[in-house]
Parts: sequence; C-alpha cells; structure tokens
Amino acid sequence: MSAYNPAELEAKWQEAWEAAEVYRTPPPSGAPDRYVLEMLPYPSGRIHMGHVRVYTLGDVLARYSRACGYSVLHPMGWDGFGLPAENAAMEHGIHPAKWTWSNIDTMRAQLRSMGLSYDWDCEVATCSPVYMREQQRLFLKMLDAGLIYRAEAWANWDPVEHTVLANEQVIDGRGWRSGALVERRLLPQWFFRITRYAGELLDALDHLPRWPERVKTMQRNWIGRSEGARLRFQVLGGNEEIEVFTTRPDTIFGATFLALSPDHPLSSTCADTNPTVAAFIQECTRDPGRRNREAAGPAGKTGVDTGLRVQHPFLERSLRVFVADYVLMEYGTGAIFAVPAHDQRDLDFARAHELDVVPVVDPPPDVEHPGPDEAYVGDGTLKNSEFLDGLDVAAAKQAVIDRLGEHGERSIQYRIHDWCASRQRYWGCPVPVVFCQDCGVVPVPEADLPVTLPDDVKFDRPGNPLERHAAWKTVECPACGSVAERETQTLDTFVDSAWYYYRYISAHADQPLDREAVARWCPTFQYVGGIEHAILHLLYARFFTRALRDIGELPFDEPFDGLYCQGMVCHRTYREPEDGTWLYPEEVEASGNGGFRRRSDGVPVVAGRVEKMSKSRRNVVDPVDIIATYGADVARLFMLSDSPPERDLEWTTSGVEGAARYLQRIWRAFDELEPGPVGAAQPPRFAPAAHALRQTTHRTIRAVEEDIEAFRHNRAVAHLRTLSNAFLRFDAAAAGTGGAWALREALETFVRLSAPLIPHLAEELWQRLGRDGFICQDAWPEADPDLLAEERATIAVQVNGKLRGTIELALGAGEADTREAALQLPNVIRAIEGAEVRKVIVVPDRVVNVVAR
RNA sequence: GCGGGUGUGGCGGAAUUGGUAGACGCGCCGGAUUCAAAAUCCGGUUCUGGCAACAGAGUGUCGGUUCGAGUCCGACCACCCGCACCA
Repeated sequence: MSAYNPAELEAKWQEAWEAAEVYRTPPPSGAPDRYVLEMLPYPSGRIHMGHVRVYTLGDVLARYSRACGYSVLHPMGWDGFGLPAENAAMEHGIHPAKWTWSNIDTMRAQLRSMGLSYDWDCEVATCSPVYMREQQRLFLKMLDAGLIYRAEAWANWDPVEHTVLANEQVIDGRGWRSGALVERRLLPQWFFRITRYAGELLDALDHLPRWPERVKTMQRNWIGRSEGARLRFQVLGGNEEIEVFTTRPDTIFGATFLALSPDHPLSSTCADTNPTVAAFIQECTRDPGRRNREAAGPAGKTGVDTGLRVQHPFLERSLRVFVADYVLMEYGTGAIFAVPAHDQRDLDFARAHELDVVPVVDPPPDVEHPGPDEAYVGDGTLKNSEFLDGLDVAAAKQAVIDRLGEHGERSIQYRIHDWCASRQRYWGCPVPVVFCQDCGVVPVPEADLPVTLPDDVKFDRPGNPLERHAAWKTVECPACGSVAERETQTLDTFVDSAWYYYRYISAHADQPLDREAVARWCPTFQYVGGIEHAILHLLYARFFTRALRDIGELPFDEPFDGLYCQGMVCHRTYREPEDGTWLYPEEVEASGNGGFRRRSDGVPVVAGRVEKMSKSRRNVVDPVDIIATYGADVARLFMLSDSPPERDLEWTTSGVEGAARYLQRIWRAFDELEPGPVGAAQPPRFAPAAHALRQTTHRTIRAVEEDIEAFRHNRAVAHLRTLSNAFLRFDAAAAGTGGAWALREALETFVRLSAPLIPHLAEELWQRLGRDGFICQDAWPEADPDLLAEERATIAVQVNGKLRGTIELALGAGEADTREAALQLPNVIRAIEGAEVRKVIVVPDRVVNVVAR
C-alpha cells in the first residue's frame, strides 16, 4: 500500500490525458453537442482563487456532460489586451507584449495543474495578430453597416489612465479601475450603435430562463426604458424649437418653466450673448462633480434664466427658460418642461428661484396630501387642466398625446447610450482606419490587415505612445495615395471579449467566424463567470451577437442560453495590532480561545471581517501553494463543498484540511476494502445489508446528477460523503449474499460520480479497482428505479401538530392501518389522555396528526 | 429614493417545495490507540430541565391562513448588492 501522493498522481494523470488527447473536441457524431464556457481570464501572471472556483465549476459541468454522452466543447483563452501590461511596462520597463505572453505561459501551466478538461487546440489570445486581424475585419464590416460611427462627444476622461471610459466604466464618478475622479472632455470617439438594439436587448431578457434574475434585472435597469412623449416648444421671437422628453405629458398644464442642460446647444447659443449664462455654464463644466450627483433640497439645484420664453402648446401662456445643472444632456433631449407640483427636482428648483407651483393632479381621497415642499408623484385626478380635468393620470397621458399634433408625439426613451469603444492606449487592438486630408476616414484595405502595434515604443511618460510614433502613424492614404495618418486610438478590451467565444470555435479559420462550426456549438449551453460582468461584458456580448447577425455572420440572437454567476472567494482579514498593517494568512496562527497571533513573535493579531480576497488587504491564499501542498483535487473539492456556488465562499485552513483528510480516507478505504472481482455477474439475491448499500448507491446516483445539473455542488459533495460513509462502515464478509458485489458496485459508482469533481484521484482509483480505460471517458451510471423506491415508510405521529413519535410501516399502508398504529403509540395515548379525539388526519406514508381537545 | 437579494445550531449549510427542522461537513467535547503527541478510529454535539424515559422552547420580528408553516399571505426589522438629479 502506498500513501496518497497528489503531486505525483496528478502529474501522472495529466500527462496521460494529454498523451491520449482525451479532451479534444469531438467531430460531429450524432451525439448532442454542448458548449461549456467560462469567462476567459486576464493574464495577470498568476491564477487566483476566484479562477479556481469558476474553472472548477465549468470543468465539473464539462466532465459530467461528457459522461452523459454529450459531445463537449470546453475551451480556454486569454483576454490579452489591457492596461496592467502598460503599467508593468512603465514600472519595470518590460514591453507589454513580452509581459503578457510570458504571463500567459505561466498561467496556462497553472491552469493545467488544476486538471481542467480544456481542448487547448482552440486556445485564443485576444492580443494575437490573428485575433486582431479578424476583429479588425469585423470592425470594418460593422463600420460599413452603420453599426459603428465616429463622433465628437463629451467623454469620460480618466486622468490617471489617460484614457476615455465608457459610461459603464464610471462608478460613482470615478474610473472603474483607477478610482480617479473622471473629467469631461470633448473628443472624437468611436461608438458602437448599441442603442439601435436597446428594445431588442431588453425584450429578449424575458426569453432567457436560465439566466439569473438579478443579472436580468441589472440589465433592464441599465437599458432603462421609459415611455412618454416628445414635445416641441416654440421659442418666442425666434425660429428655434426646444424639444423635451417627458414621462408625464399629463402634467403639461402644471408646467411653469423649461430647463435646459448646461451642455444643451441652445444654452451655448444663449451664452454667446448672455454673460450670466456663459458664466454659469463655465462653472458647470469646470466642476463636473456637481453634476451626475444628486443634491437634496432647493440648495442643490442651481441655474440661471436665459431670458428666452416658449409658447405653451395648449395655453396662451408663455414659459420662462432656464439653464439648470440638474438637467442632464445625456438623457432624453437635454431639456425638460418643469412641473414643480409633481416632480421633486422641479419643485426644489422652483422654491430656490421663487417660481410658480401649479398642482394639476389631486391625490385620491385616501392618500395624504403632500407638504408644501413635497411634490406629489402618484396617481390621482386631473384638475386645472382644461380638457384633461377629471381624468386619471393614465387616461390624461393618452389624451394629451392624442391632442399634441405638431407639438409632439409618443416616444420611448432609453437610458443606455451608444458604446464608446475607443481608448487612448497602446496595448489594445488598433482601430483599422486612416485619416486623409482629402478622403476623410478611410478603412485599411483587407490585404493590409491586421494593423499591428509597433514594437519600438517607450513608456517613459503618460499618454498614448502611438501618438508619438511618427513612423507608425504616417501612412499612405489607401484611397488617394497622399500622406495620411493612422488612427492612434485602440479598442476597448470589452470589444475583444464581446466575441472571443465564437473565435474558439473558429480558431483555425481564415475568416472571423467558421459559420458551420459556430452553428454546431452555439448558442453556448452554459456560461460561467463572475457577477461583476452582469452589465458590461454580458451586454456587449449580447449586442455583438446581434450586430454579427445583422452583418450576416450568425444565424441567432443570443450568445448564452445559460448563465451562472458564482460567488466570490473570501478570507478573514488580519491586522497588525500596533500600526494596523495587513497580515497575510500564512503569517498568522490560531492562539486557541478563538483568537489569533503572529506566527513569528506570538503577538496577538486583530482579526477583521471576512472579505473578498484582495492583494490590498493581503487576505489571499495562492492556489499554486495550495495545489503544491494538498493537490488540485483537494482544492477543487473544497471549492465545491459547503457553500452553494452562487454564494460567497470563505476559504479556511480547516476547510481545506477537512477536504484533504477526506480524500486520504477514501484512498485508504480503497486499499482496505475488499470488493468482488471486476465484471462478476450480478447475484440473483442480496442479503439485507448488501441490499441497503445498493439502495444508498443508487439513491446517490440520482441525487448527485440532480445536484450537478442544478449547480448545487455542495449538496452533491454531501451526497457523495453519505455514500462513502456507507461503504466505509460496510463489512462485505459479514453482509452475506451479494456483499462483495454490492461493495464493488458502490466503489465503482463512487468513482464515477466523483470523477467530475476530483478527476485525478478518480482515475487512480478506477485503475486500482482493476478497470481499464479512462474514467473521464466512461459513462455516467444509471440509477435503478427499483432501488430508489423505499419499501418502508417512517411516519411522523403528531398530537395537535406536535411530534409525539414515529411509526414504521410498509410503504403504501392503508389509512386505517396507519391510523390504528399511530393511536397505539404509548406516547400518543399519554398525550391524548383525558382529551377528546376530534379528528385524525392521515397522510399515507407521511404523517398522522391527532387533533384532540 | 428605486430595483433585487439574504436572514435556520458555535460556524458553512441541508430540508422531497405545506408533512419528523438541523442531512453533509467544520469546530468542539468525551473515549480508544500512544511513553507522549500528531495522525487515525469510535461516540456525542440546537437550546433549557432531567441520570434517563421524556417535557418545554426553537428557522430575523409581529400577526394571519391551516389539522400541520423554515416553506404560503400581510406588516415590519437587519444586512448585502445594483442603479440613482434618468425628466
């Protein structure tokens, strides 16, 4: 007997798998196809526990699916472009390409050590020239189709990263990666026309039953559909019109003024002649922090009168026009009509500027009337509104829209904006166009693709080195041959990740997509990844799929049939007591009585909250160390045990050691137990103990398959442990007839069921059971229905709903027998003594409830 | 403010969807083994009372429906997440 030595055993099986190419994607065979996909990693240089968790989840599904007879595609790749490579270049003088490719090599080896069943033949790195070429081809096709355009736009400028950010990448006014306060700059940018698909992207969410509800909710909110009307107001004494969007056309008679965004074109027109307006606009531009941020009460709303007046569409009255900082250019038309009585923001502004408040909606009688500084936004009955008087809000909206005529029409407004996808960075996919003095924007010809990045760049100062690279930048115009300039902006890395999962299938194609292969595997059966991509990446991928459909590359709409978002991997934080610096877990040990102390000097350590593993808090455990110490199977098993995959998981030493102890015990059990010979015929009869083991075996099959399919891996592990508990205490010799056979069945079944979770150990145990071939290529066992059924039922007996005992009867015992047996329980007799039995409820095979008083 | 989620032993979590609350594990306690320890094995472990049989309480709080509620309904509390001056 040998000891369980994961390092040796895992290396051995990884080599054997590779030599036999067991994870190669099978050619079409008539078997059903399944595409199992996990979000590709950024090649930071080291895998972390979050990777271990996602990739284990995906791998379990891939392996389980193969066992169930599916042809499985399970690829992996690298999100190769991105800022950390440039930061590394600045800090350490390493070229981003070299840094990235060497990180990819390291991480590939680390992923291999996890025993993941990838077909590396499909591997894709988004920073490879081939990927760039195909992405640039797609870019030009989309540009041609009008799905991409270039426009001067207010951009979110990250002063730390020296680049523009998409709205989605600005969180609380700060860059999502740098955390720097974002500035506003007017720049020419490339946009993807995602708004063209706003309605479709929203409606299609209703047809994604295997997506988490919260992700769909987040996307719905992000797309932000509002129904209402567009209204045009004629400016008095001029020929301009001001167009506004409103969701409350019913309140038009309560409108007391109009307000323009400081960024509204008309605001700048006014500024030309009106110094007050000019000063106000300048103030707003200088301090972007004052906007996009809610400020409560009248003090939070500033603005100035433009002196303009507009005509009310239904009244002889005219309305004043203000420029107000609470009106956002980014939403609707950048102008509003203000109804202070029924909109809190308008009311705040009106109070600050002493403007009229005209209530036009009476709350229903049972609703409390709002205070003087409180706008009423609920339903009610219209008043002071001419032809609307007496209507409710919904009817009034309809009536106003019907009467608008030339003044406006029904309109649907979305919150989502076109996707600003250009970045002023080096390490990204170049936008394949050149600018020519005479010809304007000219696409790079097909034959000249890919536009690659120059190698000879320096990162000695901030900004985009492409702009400073004259030799690279200067080109001949493809159209007229005169001197032109390359676009120096590169694409947001979210463009790369918006379609990589199609490229896996097309990795060797000389065109962006291998349509036949894509049609075979897509949409993806299951996508697994982090919730942090709920909006950005997943929305872009959904958009890209539709865009590709519309340029004729794809025959379907949605990329991912199923989506699963796993929880974070967390760990307790520790701080040094005096100066509060964070301590790594390996610097800390338990000091008994629940406390912790520093390993080096025994000084007590302050134990903080359990938080997501992060380098800044040092509460990280390196998967490479864990795999070296305990093995990949232990790491995988621990990841799957205890916590349901969608919840956060707390990494603990005792937890890993528990998983390691368990695998050791299994290892020993396979040495010590004595199952029957391989391939022996099933005995005609089984002694009771053997029969009971078989029942446990077959019930475990059913339970584990249900658990894996429902992503309840923690339960699958619990059920496997129940099975192993059963065979560990099983004595084949003492069991009698069929004992050895039942034991072999239990052990083989255990190996089959656990193979998706702990693939290396499973192979080894399979071999030691005397079986040939790879378990990872073997079939999932089938549960025998006869063994799933119970023969006897334990029935709870209650008196007035309180449990007083249980009786055991043959399954299917009649109501009368059940009732009689229950009433004979001494405990029941005692409990109903002196009371009158009024009713006895009998649920066969389940429960008896005696109602007595 | 709007939207979504979660709340069960000391801890992670189970509970066939209205029918024995606490599966499985971590931790802890006791025992065996050992000169001793580690490892391993056996037993116990929701709380309170009791040697025990057993009794009482118990799934965030309060109420309701029901023979019976962790599960269904209503109100509330706490925490977490997303969005947020979105007209």
